[in-house]
Amino acid sequence: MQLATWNVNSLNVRLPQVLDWLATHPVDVLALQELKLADDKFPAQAFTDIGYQAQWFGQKTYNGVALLSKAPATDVMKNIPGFDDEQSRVLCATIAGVRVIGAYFPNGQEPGSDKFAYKMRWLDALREWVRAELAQHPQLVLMGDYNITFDDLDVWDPQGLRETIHCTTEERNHLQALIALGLTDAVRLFPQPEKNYSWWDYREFAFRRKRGLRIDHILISEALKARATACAVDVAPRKNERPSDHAPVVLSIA
DNA sequence: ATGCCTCAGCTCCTGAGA
Repeated sequence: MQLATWNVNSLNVRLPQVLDWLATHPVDVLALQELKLADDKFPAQAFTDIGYQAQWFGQKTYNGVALLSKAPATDVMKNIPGFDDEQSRVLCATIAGVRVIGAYFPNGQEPGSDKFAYKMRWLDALREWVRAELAQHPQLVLMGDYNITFDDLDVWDPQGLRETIHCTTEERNHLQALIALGLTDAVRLFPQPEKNYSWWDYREFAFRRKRGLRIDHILISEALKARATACAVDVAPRKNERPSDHAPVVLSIA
């Protein structure tokens, strides 16, 4: 079984690339972030036509998440229960016996800003909800665009970007609090290439110059860790014409 | 401090992303 996550930065623009990628990488589950389209604009038929069911939670202009799957999705939940939020960021479902949470974490803009405070509140709420989900569902994966780096290994210029957004101690502490629930960073379970990033700025030829961040993650429970056989970033779609600024991350489990 | 790039929209500029 394979599960993947991909921030597509507008599903409207990227739909052909998502369909192409699924044709060559027929994963069982694909979590999408930053759809940037309203629910009534979601291209459900395009996915049905290639054998995928879709759950979606859209929003006009910003945010928006989806779960594509070959098997049916049950017990679907949208956003974090009890956390009042106008932004569409979380979609959760049970698929083929795995509790799958796809999430688009807030960007946070800049430490000290209102958006950073929202990011911290959102992370608090997410952690407590995931704790409860984990208690009910031992086979759990939390994947998506976290907008947080784990450490210097995830950053092309650790000194220059020290304590800037995605790299602050406060954000990283939140990420470690998720790990402390019993989750594991699946990518780090396996050998990886140098400069293993999942996002590169569109500007200044950042991708070609290998100036990126690893901010898209797949965290897995102990039960799934025991089944994991591979996990890696697929940088190929970042080389497409009109690419997303993010690349997919793919997890394989036995 | 800002551009550098990309996308959506009350679209020819602005806000947001990261």
